[in-house]
Amino acid sequence: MNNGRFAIALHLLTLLDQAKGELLSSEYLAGSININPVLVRKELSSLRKHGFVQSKEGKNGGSTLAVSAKEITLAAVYNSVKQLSLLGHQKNTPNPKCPVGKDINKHLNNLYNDTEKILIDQLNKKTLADFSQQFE
Amino acid sequence: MNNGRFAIALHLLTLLDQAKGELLSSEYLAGSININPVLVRKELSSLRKHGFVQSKEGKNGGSTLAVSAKEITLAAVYNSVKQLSLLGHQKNTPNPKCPVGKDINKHLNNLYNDTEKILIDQLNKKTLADFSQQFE
DNA sequence: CATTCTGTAATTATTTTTATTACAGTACAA
DNA sequence: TTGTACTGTAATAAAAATAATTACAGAATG
Repeated sequence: MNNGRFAIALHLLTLLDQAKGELLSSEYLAGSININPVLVRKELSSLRKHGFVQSKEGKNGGSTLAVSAKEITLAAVYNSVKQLSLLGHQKNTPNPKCPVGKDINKHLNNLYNDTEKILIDQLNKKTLADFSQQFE
Repeated sequence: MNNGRFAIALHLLTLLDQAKGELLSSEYLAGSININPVLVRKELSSLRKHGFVQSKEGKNGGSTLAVSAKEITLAAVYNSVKQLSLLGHQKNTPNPKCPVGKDINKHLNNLYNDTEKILIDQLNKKTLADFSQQFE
């Protein structure tokens, strides 16, 4: 992976799970993670699109899990936040005149994909419920 | 992982392997990767400290592999460039007054470590020789 | 002893990430 | 029916991380 979004997403989902259906505001969530509420709302927006979370607008609004924590695998969370490949990223623009440079991105990508597959298999074994349980 | 250093390191090592003992200059290496020679020299410095590479100073100097490509696992390369944990990083300073915030870093770290172990197992199965062979 | 390299520090530029500001829209509740 | 407390989102600014550049001392060669 590449970014702190995974940590934020998992933190959010854990808080929501612990709240057992009670609506939590982005202000409150941001306070626990200690980041800006707008970032929280952005991440919630992504989690919503992935079906993990539902939110209610307006006064007394907030967010809650949309599905049971048992149904959310950590692989699904990983997947929701990832945008780049695992071990690095292709801002690489190697020299196409070099036999190695010419093909390296292809081979790096194969390697990244293979490796990521293994990582996802691993994350598929754990659910949000497993993770959240640790806080009880 | 987190950075493009893995790609740079592997690219360098592949070039050195393909050169079959001939000394390559940082200028030449940088040309293939299409990055700054100083970055190359820094990465070579790290690879040297890890025993993968040796360099010769002065005129007609350059770098070459210090050990056979078969003895360099991709896990060892990964290890040489990693500085942060796999899935994110602890610039997190969650709210210690929140029961989740209080312990999340510990649990995230456990998760990262477990996951990274799997990733390293996977990378241990492949050597630089395997990777480099693809360019022939 | 001039030349061509490495090694490294220091500085600057670029890119990425995060925080902040701003404000429209929604829902509740007095 | 209107003030209040939320969400949603865009735009901007600040901060942090990465990479490039400049500079130069030191090593080996011829």
